[in-house]
Amino acid sequence: MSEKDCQISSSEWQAMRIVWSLGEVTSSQVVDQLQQKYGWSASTTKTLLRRLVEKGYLEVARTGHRFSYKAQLSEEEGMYQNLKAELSAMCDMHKGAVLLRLIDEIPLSQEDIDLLVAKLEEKKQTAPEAVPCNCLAACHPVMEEMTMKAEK
Amino acid sequence: MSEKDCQISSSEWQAMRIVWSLGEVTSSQVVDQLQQKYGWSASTTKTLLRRLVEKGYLEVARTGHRFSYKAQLSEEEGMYQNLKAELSAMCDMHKGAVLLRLIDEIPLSQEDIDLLVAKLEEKKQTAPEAVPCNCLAACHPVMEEMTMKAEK
DNA sequence: GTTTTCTGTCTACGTCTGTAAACTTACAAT
DNA sequence: ATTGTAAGTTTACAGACGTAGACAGAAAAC
Repeated sequence: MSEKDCQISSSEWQAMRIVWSLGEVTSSQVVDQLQQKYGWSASTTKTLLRRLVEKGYLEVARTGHRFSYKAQLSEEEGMYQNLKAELSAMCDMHKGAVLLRLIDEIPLSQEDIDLLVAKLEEKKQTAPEAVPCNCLAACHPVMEEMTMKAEK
Repeated sequence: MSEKDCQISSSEWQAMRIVWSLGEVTSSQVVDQLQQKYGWSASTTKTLLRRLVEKGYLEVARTGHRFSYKAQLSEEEGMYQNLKAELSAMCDMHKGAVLLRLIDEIPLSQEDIDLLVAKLEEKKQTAPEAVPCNCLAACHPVMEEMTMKAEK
């Protein structure tokens, strides 16, 4: 599944959250937070930061021999990309039902809800009766095969 | 991040989709589909099926020396669990905005939309003005520290 | 009955991830 | 100037994953 599109792993994600929340951080701030939240050792956090820099998600700025880290991708964009990729590997047909269940889990503000409803109303104009399953291989090769077999 | 909650990996997920779509399948059906969709070798697919059985997501039934595989988890449930886990590692504050963008990507039927709107209207009754960020460690230990420092 | 063909099992191997100890410098405190 | 300490660098290692070749036994074809 060529997972090598250089994604942020789940541990790394937690480090990113600290950076996103604090803006520009020193490693010790991240170390402290992850220590508190998950009990991770300083070494572990430093590895995460290093890998994130390697992957290009963090940028370091030297101040003397100390570093400060800054995110190269916004949190919202990261979340969006991540979930979009996840969703794109799933069956279209069930997405609606799943989303309906997920809504219960997601905390939303009044404004979020208004915007969502508006977008849904708009989307309804062009929405299909039903969404078909897209799990099986495309029909083209199969059709050729069938044609060939029929010709025999 | 103890990723060991025995999740379905992304390659394995594609195998599951075939099983979910076809109901009860033989390995060759899955092999064929994944061969067509992704060009994976028979070996690869067999490994995926084996690992899914080990993880308990598939059940095998012997018919002679041939197997048939059946999913032990519904597709919708799988999708739900998966996305829920993904979301739970993310910042609450941005979920609304991200969802708004994702809606564009998700194909929805008329009925899906009606149900979503209804649920959102209902959810609006108790929705907060704003959703706070939950990325940083809880305040308790920090507060103690601050108190101690203040006392010095 | 022998050969071909499925189908399932075993083994493999490089990469990514989670997790961290050990080592080395540079700055701070005395 | 010396020593303690914080910060960065190296090395490590086991388990999961993507990917697949090789092999063995059973069924089908001839």
